[in-house]
This record gives sequence, C-alpha cells and structure tokens, in this order.
Amino acid sequence: MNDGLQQLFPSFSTDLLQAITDKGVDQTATAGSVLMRTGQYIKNTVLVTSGKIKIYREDADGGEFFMYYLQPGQACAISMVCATKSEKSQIMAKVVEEATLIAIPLPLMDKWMMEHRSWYEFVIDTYRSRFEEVLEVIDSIAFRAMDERLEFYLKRQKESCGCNDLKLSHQEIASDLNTSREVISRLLKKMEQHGLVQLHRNHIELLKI
Amino acid sequence: MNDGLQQLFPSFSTDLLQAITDKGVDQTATAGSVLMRTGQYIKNTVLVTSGKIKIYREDADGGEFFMYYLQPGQACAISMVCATKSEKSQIMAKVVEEATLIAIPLPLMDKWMMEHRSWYEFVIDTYRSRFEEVLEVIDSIAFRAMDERLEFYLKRQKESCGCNDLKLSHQEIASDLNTSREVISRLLKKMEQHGLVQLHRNHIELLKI
DNA sequence: TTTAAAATGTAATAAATGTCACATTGCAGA
DNA sequence: TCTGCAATGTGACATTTATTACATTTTAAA
Repeated sequence: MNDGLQQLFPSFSTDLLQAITDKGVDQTATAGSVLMRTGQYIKNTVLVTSGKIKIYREDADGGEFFMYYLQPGQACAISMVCATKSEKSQIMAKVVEEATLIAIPLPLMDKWMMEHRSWYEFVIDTYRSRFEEVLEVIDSIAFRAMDERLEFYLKRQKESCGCNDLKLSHQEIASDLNTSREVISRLLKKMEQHGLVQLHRNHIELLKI
Repeated sequence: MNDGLQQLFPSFSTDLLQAITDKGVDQTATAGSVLMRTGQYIKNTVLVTSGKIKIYREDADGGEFFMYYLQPGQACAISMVCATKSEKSQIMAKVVEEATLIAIPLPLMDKWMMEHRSWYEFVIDTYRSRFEEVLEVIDSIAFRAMDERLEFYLKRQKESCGCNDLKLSHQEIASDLNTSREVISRLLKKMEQHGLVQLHRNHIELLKI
C-alpha cells in the first residue's frame, strides 16, 4: 500500500487506503493540459496526489473565470456530485503544475459511501468546503469593485502556493478575473505605490497582503 | 403518516417518509421573517413543505445578494452540509410566503444517509443541483452586464413562481442584484420599449421572457 | 547578435454603472 | 375626499471599467 497516500489523506481509514490503492487508477497530467472540459461526461472521481490544478467556469464566448485550485490531498467536488449520475461537467480543469491523480471508478464512489465512514466524511467535507469557497467568490464579484477583487485574488493565490512570490502575468490575472490586462496593470501599479506589492516581470512579490 | 409528504417528496421510500413523520419537527414561518441568519449555528436540516423562501448571501455592509429560492419539495443544501459538523450558516434565509417546514434533528441527517438509500440520493442530488445553480449565478455576475443579469433574474423568478406576472418592486430587484433602483428602472424601461415586459405598479408582466 | 514575441506601461476615450436630486403617480388609510 | 407614503420616472453628473492605440522593456529563439 502506498505510504505517501496516507500522509496526503490522513483521515482515511486503513481499509479505505487499501481500497484506493487496489481499485484507483493512477494518472499523470502534464502542465498546461486541460484535464476536463465543460460539457464532458464525468466518468470517475479524482483525487489529487501532486501538482496543481485550476478550476474554471467557462462562458459561451470563450471567457474563463477562475474559481479555485485543486491541490494534493484534495478531491474534485464536482466529480463527486456528478459521478453518482454521470452528469456532464460544469467546469473546466487546467493543469498548472504537472499533476498525479488517482481516478476512482464511478460505482466505487457510491459504494464506499456506505462502506467507509472516513470516505463519507471526506466527501461531505469536500462538498462543504468547496461550496463555502464558491460562496466567497460570489461575495467578491457581487459586492466588491475590481481593486478589492484583485486583492482577494492575490490572497488566495498566496494561500495556494504558500509563498509571497506569485508567478503570474498581468494577462493571466486579468483573464482569471474576466477583465482586461490594462485594468490589472493599473491596479497593480497603484498597489505598488501603496507598498502592498512589488512588481517584477512575470512575478509579483506580495509585501503586505 | 402524512400523505401530502409523499407527493412533495416522491423519491422517498415509505420507511423514510415514516421516519420523517415520526422524528421531524413541524414548524411554521410567517412571511417576512428571517429563518436563518448568517453566522448562526445550524441545528438541523430543513425540508420545505409549503411557502417560499429566499436565500441570500450577505456582506459586511448590509448588502444582500439573492442566490436562489427554496420551495416545497426541496431542502436547504447548506443546512445539509453544515449539519454534519454543526457549522455556522453562510447564508441568510428570508421567508417570502408563509412557509411550513420539517426540521430534521442533526444526528438523523447523518444516520439516514446509511439507512435510507432514497435519503442518500436526495441529499446528493440536492447538493448537485444547488451547486449547479450557484455556478450559473456566478456566470451571470462574472460574465454579464447588468441588462443580461436582469433578464436572467427575471427568468429565474418566472420559473420559481410559474407565472408571467412577478410581484416585485424595482427596489427589491435592485437589492437582490446589489445595484441601485434607478439602474433597474432604466433597464426595465428599455425592456418595455423592446416589448419584453409590461410594467405596472408593484408588478411586472413578462411578455417574451 | 539580431529579431520576434511576450510582458508591461500609459494615455485618451467610450461605455456602463452608480449617485444625487427631484418630479410624478397611484394607493391606502385618516 | 384628502393626505402622505411608497413606487416609479428622469436628467445631470461622477466614477469605474472597458477599449483602443501605442511605446517600451525583457526574454527567447533564430
């Protein structure tokens, strides 16, 4: 049985870890690839063991709105709710850093809910935390102007990478927030003047964020 | 056992319906009352048997952003995910039309997941459909301007009430969308000129929406 | 080294939305 | 009927965000 798995998913019972090792299918996804497209059928539930994945909501005109990161020790909430009925994906998942995944075949997702208490709790907790995260995203777009949304965005990036140096271009931030690059450049400049960040080419140093 | 209950929740097994009748606590909420405030602890899962409830996201400055309706035959998704760990509510629920509810004590929510397949499926399906609804709300604010957001809003109101005559003031729409009354009045006027709606005092007649 | 592409800076302008001020209208209660 | 309030209409103006059009800088590739 995989030992690293236990460290990534400490709440899982030994039985469950064994079952995952036995039945899960290991996958690798290269940086830049699209793991899941909007409208695609979901065939399994995905656990992330390494790497970093960005989850987007897409609109008809090609817009991509960033919602949250999927990281090691986490599972795709959408793939869990949808898996039960093999629904179409409502989101798009793009790999940022080369990722390794474990695909859990659809019927097991359901079966384990009854058999493994720790799986059940993990699934419920995944729903809850993602739902809450999405609600916070709604707050930021519904209640706040672009300057505050940008700060919120940078804070989340910081949490995700655990560092103060974000490797992001203005363009990438702009499309994540569904605005234009100029707007982001201007706002970042203003933040730099206020001493909140330090701007460099291709990366942003967070000072007081 | 309650017969109307079966009609409202046709997917529930006889056993489950009986359990709900036995253990659920009937409640009534008058129109205008606030059923649940942001930050309040969730003590039980709520099933709606009659009436109409609006679910809002609140911000620190008193803003209220409308997310979705809770109607007969539905359950509060938030109260389901949160119930497991007795978390604080992330939303505010306001009664629009006098409502009757069944409160399911917290421990039963969990217990029934294992005992009643139809409860399990209902809960998962509630998560899924609310998650999807919230994602659509994100679309509307992230990708669309106020005129399209207003149309989307009116469409949802129509679906909710099942009629073409919405009893809403411009002010109520404005605060649901977190904008100002003037903006809504202007946009509605434009829609009326385009023959999409007919405006009356305190109600809006939908023509081509 | 040269060159092309990507990233960033910046200004001018347009468009959308928010805010303010006040008029008008219709309804309910005195 | 009269009166006051809530709902709606409307114009002027401020602010924010989007768009356009370039210049400049940096990096990577030829």
